[in-house]
Amino acid sequence: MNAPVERVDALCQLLRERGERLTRARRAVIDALVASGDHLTAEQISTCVQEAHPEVHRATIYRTLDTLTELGVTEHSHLGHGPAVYHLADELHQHMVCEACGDVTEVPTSLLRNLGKRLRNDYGFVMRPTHFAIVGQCRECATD
Amino acid sequence: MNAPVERVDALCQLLRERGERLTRARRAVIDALVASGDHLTAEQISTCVQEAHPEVHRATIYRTLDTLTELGVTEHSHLGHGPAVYHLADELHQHMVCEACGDVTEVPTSLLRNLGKRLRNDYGFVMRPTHFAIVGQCRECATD
DNA sequence: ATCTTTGCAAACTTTTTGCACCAAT
DNA sequence: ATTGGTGCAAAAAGTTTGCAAAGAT
Repeated sequence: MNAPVERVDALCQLLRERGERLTRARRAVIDALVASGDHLTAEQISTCVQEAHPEVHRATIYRTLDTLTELGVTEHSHLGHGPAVYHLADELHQHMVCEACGDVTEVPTSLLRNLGKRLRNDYGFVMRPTHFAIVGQCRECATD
Repeated sequence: MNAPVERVDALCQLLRERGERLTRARRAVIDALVASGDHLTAEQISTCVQEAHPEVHRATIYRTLDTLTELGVTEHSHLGHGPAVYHLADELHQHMVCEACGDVTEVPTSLLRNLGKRLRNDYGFVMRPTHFAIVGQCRECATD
């Protein structure tokens, strides 16, 4: 549950360079995301942060995530119904969600490259993958 | 705003064959979907239905859409944040949404075929496209 | 000292649920 | 006459907002 300090520091540094204030809440959110190295819901981040700083409010988590997203530090995706999941922006990956068992697999975005090219050629559309998951059924559920 | 009667009748027929009751509310929802021939939010369907039947409640719209989905008559997709959109299940298409201007384009699912094959080969995953939109920027917004 | 950010409470949006009544078969 | 569907009101789930007070620079 401990985040690599230098990674967290680098991101805090980045905040300061952009003229953003570095608060307890913000450091804690960054900490949670770096520590998990994974996708977390706002609620999970909140729980995580409140272990160390019980006074930090859910609303602050959302506002912090907004700020971090504007700075290009975080992104969120939707895996299905329910809450969005947040992760560091450098962990670029597409999610594949089984609608039967809920299992989430990460797939390299390279798989989407051809689709991206076609959409650009045919429609002039610049795809930004990873915002929405790919929905379907995983191997186990599909063969039932 | 008038739906092709035979199309609506066919779907009502289908309900009856499956042992479902045919109510004013259900016929009205089917009517709205067939008439629009497009994707509508639950709220839009509700508004539409209430023009003819003001007593029909939003909750009934949701329950009806659930039933119709179980019967394979309707599906819903997510185009972004905000409400899901519902459409007849036979109108199978992938949505492409511009996150800048909100413009929605429908693209044939054939474009996704290769991706589908690779996911199946590499992961055993059976993709069900169309549940989530593809997000990105349309030609105009991308070239700004 | 200044001006952002926070905590709180309350609103908001979309969807779901419990329950008594109504209506389709 | 049955049973399933409906209307209503209320809650749930996820997220956003207004405001006064606290805190970072």
